[in-house]
Parts: sequence; C-alpha cells; structure tokens
Amino acid sequence: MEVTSTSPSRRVERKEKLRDEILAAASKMFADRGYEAVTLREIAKEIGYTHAVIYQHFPDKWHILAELSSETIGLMVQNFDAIAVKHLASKERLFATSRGLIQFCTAHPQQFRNVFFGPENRNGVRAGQYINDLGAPLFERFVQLFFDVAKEEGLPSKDDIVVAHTWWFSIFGLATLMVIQGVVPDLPDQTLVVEQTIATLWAGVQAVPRLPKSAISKRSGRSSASKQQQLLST
Amino acid sequence: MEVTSTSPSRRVERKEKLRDEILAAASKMFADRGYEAVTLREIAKEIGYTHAVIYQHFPDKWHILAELSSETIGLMVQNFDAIAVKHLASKERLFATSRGLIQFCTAHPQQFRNVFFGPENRNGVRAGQYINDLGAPLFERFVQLFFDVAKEEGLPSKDDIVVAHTWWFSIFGLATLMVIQGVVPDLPDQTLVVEQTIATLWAGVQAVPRLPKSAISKRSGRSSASKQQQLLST
DNA sequence: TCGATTTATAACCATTGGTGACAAACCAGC
DNA sequence: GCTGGTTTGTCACCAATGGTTATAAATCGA
Repeated sequence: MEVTSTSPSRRVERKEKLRDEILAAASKMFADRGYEAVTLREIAKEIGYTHAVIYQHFPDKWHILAELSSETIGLMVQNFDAIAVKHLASKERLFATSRGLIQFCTAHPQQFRNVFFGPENRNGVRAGQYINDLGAPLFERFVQLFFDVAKEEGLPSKDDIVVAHTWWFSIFGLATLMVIQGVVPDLPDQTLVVEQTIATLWAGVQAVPRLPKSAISKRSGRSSASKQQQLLST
Repeated sequence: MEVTSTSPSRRVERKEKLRDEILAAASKMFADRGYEAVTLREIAKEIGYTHAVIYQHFPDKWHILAELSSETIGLMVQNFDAIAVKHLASKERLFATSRGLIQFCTAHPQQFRNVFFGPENRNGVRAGQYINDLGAPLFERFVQLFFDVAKEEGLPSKDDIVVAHTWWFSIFGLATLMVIQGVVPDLPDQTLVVEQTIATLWAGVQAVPRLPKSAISKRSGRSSASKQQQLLST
C-alpha cells in the first residue's frame, strides 16, 4: 500500500516522460499546422512510437488538445499578470493588458484558434469551453480590473458588469477577427486599429452611463445556465 | 452549335435540378449539425442517391460549402439593405444595421460558423474567405454607411477608414463571440450588452479624433497584400 | 431503331481515429 | 539469477470518411 512518498519507481517516471513527449510533440504540431491537419500517427512517429501508444495516456485525440488548451489559457493568465504588475494606475493596467491580450493572440494565432474555435468533442464541448474553470480566472481578472478602473477613474458605470463585458468583448472580438484571417478585410495597420479601438472604447465608457434594463426591446437571450461537467465524459 | 436560346434540353434541366437538391440538402444539414459532422453519403442518401453522384456537380465537399457561403453572405447584404432603407437619418441606419448584423448572426449561428470559421480547403482558403469578392460589397456598405454618419453627424474623424473599421470590427467581433459559445462567459442578457456596446462605441467615435499614425509604437502588422485568386484552384 | 452520350452505381482506394490480442520488456520476490 | 505477474508497445484489425474509376443503365438525337 505505502501511500507515502515512495520513489516514483522508474516505471511511473518513464510513463510521465512519455506523456510529456506526446504533449510536447502535439503542442508543436498543432501550433504549426492546426489540430485537424495533424494525425495521431504523425505525433507518434515524431517521438518514435506507434499511434496506438497514445491511447494509454489519453482517451482520444480531443483530450490532448484539451490539456494543451488548459496550458494555453494558463499562459494567457500569466501574460495578463505580468503586464498588470508593471502599471500602477489602473487605467494604464487596463490599456496595457488589453494590448497584451491582443498581442498574445496574434503571436500564437493557431493556438488561439485551436483553443477557442477548435473542434468539439462528442458532447459538443469545445476544447476552450471545457476549461471554463480555467478560463474563469482570466475573465474574472478582466472584470475586476475594469471595476478597479471604473472606481479609480470615477466612471459613471461603477460596478456594472455589462459595461465591463462591453470592454472585454470588444477587445477579445477584435483579437479574434485579427487572428481568423479572411473574415474581415486585411488590416493595413493592425496596431493603429487596436489603438483606435482602445481610445474609442475608453472615451465611450467615460461618457455612457449604465443603460437601464428597461428601454430595451424584447428577447431574453440564450440562457446562462451552466452546462459544466460534461467535461471529461468522453 | 446553335449558341442561341435553345431549350435547356431537359437534360440540363434535370442536372441543374439535382444540383439544387444537393445544395438544398447540404444547406439544411450543414446548418443543423455543422459542416464537419455531415457526411457526403448522408447528403446523397437524403435526396435518394449515392454519394458518388455529388462529384458530378462539385469537385469536393468544400466547394459545396463555398457555394452556400456565397448565398449566406448574399443574405447578409440583403438583410443590411432591407434595414438600411427603413431609416432616414444615417445615425439610425448605423445603429439599426449594427443590431441587424448581430441578429442575423445569432439567428443563423451554424451558418455563420461554417462561413467565417469553417474549414479551409487544400490551399488554406477559408470558405468565407474565398468569396471575398462577395464579402467586399458587405464591408463596403459598412464603411460607406459609417462615412455617411461621420459626415452627417459631424464626427471628428470624417473619412478615416480606421475609425470605420473600429466600429464594425467591434460589432462583428461581438457577434462572433455571441455565436461561438463557450469562448466568453454566457451572457445573462445579450440584448443589453449589444445596446451597451453600440452606445459606448457611439459615444467613443464622437469624442475620439483620428489617431495620428505617429505616436504608435513599433510593429508593421501582417501585410495587406491581397492573396486573392487562390480561389477555385482545388 | 440505332448509336453516342449522359447519368448513376458499385466496387474500390488511402487515410483516419480508435480497439484488442499478444509478445516483449520490466521488475518484483525469492 | 531465476520466476511469474504486470506493464508497455506493437501489430493487425475495424468502421467510417472523402474521393476515384470502371461499368452498366438510362436518355435522347438522328
């Protein structure tokens, strides 16, 4: 039994090592050529094995991406924190992290695609969706930072989460359009559009108050009911 | 020879009819279950044929989607025009068509995904990208409308295409995030975020002037060189 | 009615993700 | 160092997919 810290018994060691090799190879290949274009047999060949061995470490191809997606989102959080810590004024933090988010996306376009716009598993769960528990910290930081700014700068919409969403959805949406090519016309100067968007949004949130929930027309929207925990069920 | 208007000879008629049947069946099935999940054999079965017959009308599966994508974008243009014609003041046209774009996307989420975020063909061309010639009219309308507004409302950034892009990328990006689920937290009230975004952007474009191309840091952006005409080459 | 052309099919192909039987490598306990 | 159970990796296999081709059947002009 010996549940204590007995040595990883070499066997476990090697098993974990192989698992990491699979992940490393998959990560590189997915990033280079996209999830769909990469074959399990190619991944295995890359590290000198047969493709069947992968199934001793992952239930299926999708779960490899799921794990890598979790890593990627972790990097986005790190990126956010590293930038945020550099600026004292919350307004500067907001601007810098907004730029940082977009830069991260354009620096890793294929990862971004795989994570957020990649394949769904059998249950219709997207790889990026699966780790909502991991994505949550990221968006919580976004929202919290915006609240900080709203307070520090005395914005009219103090603690309105709708306004916070407006900011970050616009930023995140712009990042998406810049990464998924061909959706909108090519940008002659990406940086300029980013700066213009940030400036416009900033001017906007300063001027616009929280909208009254009345005055808005019909339509309730597609539920917010959490459908977590379809997670690992393959 | 007889190049004139000889009767379509029944044979041509039937051929076109079958082609339309394929398109109709594919359209419905793609919209219901997504491009990847639909099989050529299923499409053929739906209209009472074998899958091989499809290849007499389309070079491959992707080209079916390409043709349907062109239809979809055509509908978006129609939708735009139908809304625009209802409003005299250009500002109202801008607001209404912005709402209309988002509504169209959320009303046809799977089509939207297939067209703009769907599969690439062998040359790395996305289905929505392929019909840039068709998408162009849509975006030209967007930009032109914004210029009209800028002029009519005396915005500081009269004819700056960067500002126009800022508006439409924010709207289009929001539509994207609302359609591709799981990317951002579910919205408790979609309509509210849409209205808040429009209000914020409007306040922003009124206040913010055109940014000087200086003052912006480094980075040139990913070229604007047109890579059209990889089009039909399968 | 005849003969060329079109149309649809069946049989086939290579590739893919995924599975299961089996043999080799491994690592205890003696 | 041997022995026997366990782990590890492979091979052969499966069903399904997009795509191709030879061929039979339907069509239609003459």
